[in-house]
Amino acid sequence: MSESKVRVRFAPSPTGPLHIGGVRTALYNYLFARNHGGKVILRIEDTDRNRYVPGAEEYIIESLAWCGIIFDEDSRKGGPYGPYRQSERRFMYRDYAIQLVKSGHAYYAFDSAEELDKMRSRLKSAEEHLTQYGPFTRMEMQNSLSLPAEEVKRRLDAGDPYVIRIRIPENETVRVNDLIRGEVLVQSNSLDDKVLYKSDGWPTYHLANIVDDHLMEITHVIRGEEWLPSAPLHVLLYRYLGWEKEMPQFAHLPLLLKPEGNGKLSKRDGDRLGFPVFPLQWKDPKSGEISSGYRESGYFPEAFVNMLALLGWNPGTEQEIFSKEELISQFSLERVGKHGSKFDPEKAKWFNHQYLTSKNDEELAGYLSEYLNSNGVTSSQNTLLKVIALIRERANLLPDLWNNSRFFFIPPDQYDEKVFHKIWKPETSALLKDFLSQVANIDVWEEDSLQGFIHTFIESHSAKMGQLMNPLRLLIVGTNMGPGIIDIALVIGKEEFLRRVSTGLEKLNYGK
RNA sequence: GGCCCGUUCGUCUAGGGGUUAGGACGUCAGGUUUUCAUCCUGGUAACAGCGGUUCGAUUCCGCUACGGGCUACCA
Repeated sequence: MSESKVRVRFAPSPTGPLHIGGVRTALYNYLFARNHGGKVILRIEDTDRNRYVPGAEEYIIESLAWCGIIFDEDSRKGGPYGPYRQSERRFMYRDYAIQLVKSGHAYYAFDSAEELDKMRSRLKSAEEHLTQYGPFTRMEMQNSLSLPAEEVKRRLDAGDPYVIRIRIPENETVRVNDLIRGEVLVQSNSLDDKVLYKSDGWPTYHLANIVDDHLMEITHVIRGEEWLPSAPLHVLLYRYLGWEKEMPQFAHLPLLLKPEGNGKLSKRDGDRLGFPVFPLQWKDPKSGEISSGYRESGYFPEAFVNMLALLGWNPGTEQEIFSKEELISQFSLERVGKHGSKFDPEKAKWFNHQYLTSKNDEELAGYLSEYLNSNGVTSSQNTLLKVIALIRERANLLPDLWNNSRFFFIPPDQYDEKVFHKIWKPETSALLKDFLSQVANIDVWEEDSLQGFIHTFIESHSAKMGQLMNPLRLLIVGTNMGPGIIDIALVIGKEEFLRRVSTGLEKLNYGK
């Protein structure tokens, strides 16, 4: 198999939004394929119609597109191996299940849900090790192995509901060769006779997945570690279907874990811990509940992807910031770790800060103007650029651009109480009144003149810089944060500056 | 419970039979600043435990502990 024929697939189930673990799996598939000059396929595995969520497929495609993960073949654009939605391939699977029955590697089973429950609870209470429907229990159940042939035929003809189960062999060692974990050996006796074909006429994941991967000529199956336990079953299926020579190589990725506590990252963790778990905002169609997304929180897709790429993979150098091209050229499965990673929201912010500060002022001004528009504020491009230059270094996420600059455009409507009590001394009001009357006389509103004036003023009042500047900031900004006061004064202009000082003095005096 | 996978600073990780066990995030301290950030400098902090193999193990092997996954007519 030459490298140029690499074909990988990302095969999500449209049961809800994709969380960052799924995005990472898709990303690694994408990077692997591009690195090898191969193809990435998106296949929608919608064989469980009970769990189908409207809008989920669109969400998945849109999310991955936002991340820059473009598929060569998918359910929208099609391709030579389509269709790419299993619901549209539904008619294809049954024949393979029947083929397995005929070759003796699968069988019909008629047990009801109640009977299955009974068997499992009986085996559990009997302290049996094997509580599964498998080599040691199947003869006690209702199936084409345990029942007389005429009875089986009668039930089938009568239209009794049935499933098709794989017939797991006894006393065999099944070998799975995993690109990340090496050789994994499993005793067949610990496997169970998984259902391949459901009584509703749909295949299960196991059957559909193997059939499609084979038909679509997938060369590498890169998926989450939760699939490792069923990989031996899949190996057996390839063998029994006669496809073992073309069987894809497996790579089971370690899982993303919760930032705190135990367990794998789940959909509920995000908003509980104050960070998004989804790439895009998601509104649950049933409950109407909204979950936040990275895009809406103000992350750049490149930063998000960079962060995700490094969560479980590293190139072995100390480089941390990667363009997409660098990720593609440097990615390899060999350098994917074996253990799960806890997701760190703080580091995610740091990544975004790196990307944000690498943008030029014009681009950032563009983002800021969007916030201005949605807040009904207008400003000149010139002013926008000046503001950006002053605040760019202090922003992590896009909304910080606005949150750290709104006082340039809107006067404070309240003054931080804590800051007031901390910096406002008995003599402050008098000092500022004096300052206000003198600063009004400045003709040239420029850096040098303001600087000079303030120094002279400070000296003549034998005050310290902070005694003047901190209260001044409170009046101009409303709190104790932001760029230099002179910088702000120059941007908002003399008139606005004087207005804020005087109204501030009034409000604070009458308020106290 | 059973089966499978894993375990280096709080977190993401590099490394690998003999290293001052490296980097990043966080955190702490100092510097810069009129403030808050940014930024700069420095510090803190790890080989899960026990046995083996070996002149020597954090690195190889085994066991234990711990963590994770799976154990559906879900994927």
